[in-house]
Amino acid sequence: MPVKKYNQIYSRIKERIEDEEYGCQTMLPSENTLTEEFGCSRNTVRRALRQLAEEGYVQSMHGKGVQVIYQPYEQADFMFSGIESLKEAAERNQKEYETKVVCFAQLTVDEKIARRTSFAPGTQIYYVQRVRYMGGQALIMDHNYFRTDVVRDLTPGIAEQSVYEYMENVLHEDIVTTKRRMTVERVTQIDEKYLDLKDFNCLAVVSSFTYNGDGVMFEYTQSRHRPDCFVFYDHAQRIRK
Amino acid sequence: MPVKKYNQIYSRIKERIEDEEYGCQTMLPSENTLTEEFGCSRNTVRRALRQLAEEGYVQSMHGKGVQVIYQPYEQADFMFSGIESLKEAAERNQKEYETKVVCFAQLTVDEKIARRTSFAPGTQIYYVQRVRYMGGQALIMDHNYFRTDVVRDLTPGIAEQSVYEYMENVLHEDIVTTKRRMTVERVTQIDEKYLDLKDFNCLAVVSSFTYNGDGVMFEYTQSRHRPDCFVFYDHAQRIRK
DNA sequence: TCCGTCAACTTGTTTATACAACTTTTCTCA
DNA sequence: TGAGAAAAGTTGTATAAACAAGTTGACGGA
Repeated sequence: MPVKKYNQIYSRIKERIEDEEYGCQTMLPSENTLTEEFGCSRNTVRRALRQLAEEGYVQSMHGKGVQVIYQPYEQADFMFSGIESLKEAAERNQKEYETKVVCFAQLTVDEKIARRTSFAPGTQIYYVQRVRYMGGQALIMDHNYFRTDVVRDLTPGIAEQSVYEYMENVLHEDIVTTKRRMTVERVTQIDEKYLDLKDFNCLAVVSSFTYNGDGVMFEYTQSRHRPDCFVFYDHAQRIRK
Repeated sequence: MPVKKYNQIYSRIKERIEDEEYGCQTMLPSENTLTEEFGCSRNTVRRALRQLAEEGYVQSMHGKGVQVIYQPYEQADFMFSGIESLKEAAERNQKEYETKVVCFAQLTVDEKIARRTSFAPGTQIYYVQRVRYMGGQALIMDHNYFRTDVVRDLTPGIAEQSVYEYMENVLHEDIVTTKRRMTVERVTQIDEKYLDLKDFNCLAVVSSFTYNGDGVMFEYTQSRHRPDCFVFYDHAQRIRK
């Protein structure tokens, strides 16, 4: 089974919604109808629908049907969704982008770093500071902490390209789960030194903890964005009692 | 079936993880083992595990097992998760809180409001401005737009309590899906007038579009938070190819 | 010793079925 | 006619089973 059936069905329905073949506010065909159309079991259809619901395309209503609630977003400069690297995001938005490594060090986690990163004291890590440019402006400041035993033989050159590509293609490490925390923080002297800040005195800060296929947290990253180039989208379904 | 089995199993396993009976970095018992223990089918166990994975408690690894990746958060002043009202959040964090309505109007959506809220021009709405206090400080400024045909007979008194409780308990309207957009924006004159801003010149802004059980978008809200009282948590699983 | 194969065990996908719970429509009977 | 019951259709929960696909460890042979 090279291609997953529920993924095909998900994509087909998604296209129809985006093309407004299934218009906003209308009902999808019933699960049984879709089951017949796609020649699969109801479970497989339901799995596809579940994914569409999680991504805010539809919402299902017990006893009534599944309703389309999708309306296209006004496109943003920048859009997160799932775990996506800046490079992927920039390519999708067709902007020229560049990364400059301004600090590259190998060090041992002390108490202070441990509190911030939740790495155990004594862990060997690479510490990388990177400035991200899009459209010629310095917009994002990244502070990365990578475990040296997972992200092996990291170099400034790799950090200037994509660390994730290096991990997946060269090291064959899987990136599985990320926990993120979004906050808004005051600018620091380092921010002022490297970023084109205009007169903002705050930044959008995304702190992320990333785990590999072995369940090891191998990365802590703090990504500091100039406010006007930061957007984060999210969907949520209220749990009914 | 009054209580849902997968929910029970989910809760039981979650407790064990939080009590560190299943320690961080260890493997859960296999799905077959859990199936036997809970006397249910494998699918039901898998549904519980899926929920735990979505909430960042575990991650499953094909062929290996399901690993615990939970570590307790340093508790934040404020924590979103799913669709939760400020009142629920405040109660959970045991803070005194208060809401003051500073503007309450009924009006018709014009072109300008339509662009911001994505309500159709001509729609009748309540427009409410509310200031939220926690621990004696004015921290949050809410701009709410409610459709009058869904949130019927809204009053300033209700808005000062909880609009969601009014909707669920009195109007029996279900709140199902919310789409949110998080950004960071400059403070406005209105923010300065009502909020205790310190010297921040930016705010964390959450814009949300909320749908009821009939799939009608009945609310647009812009919630403007002072940076130091805003945190947003999120989990994401990378889709493997 | 080292390497490959195989068996055992894990999670992932798919099908099929049954019944529960909720909504809408239809039908029946007063 | 009208109200209520029944039927039909919808999504939600749960079970069972089979096979695919990835990882681990043990066994055996060169």
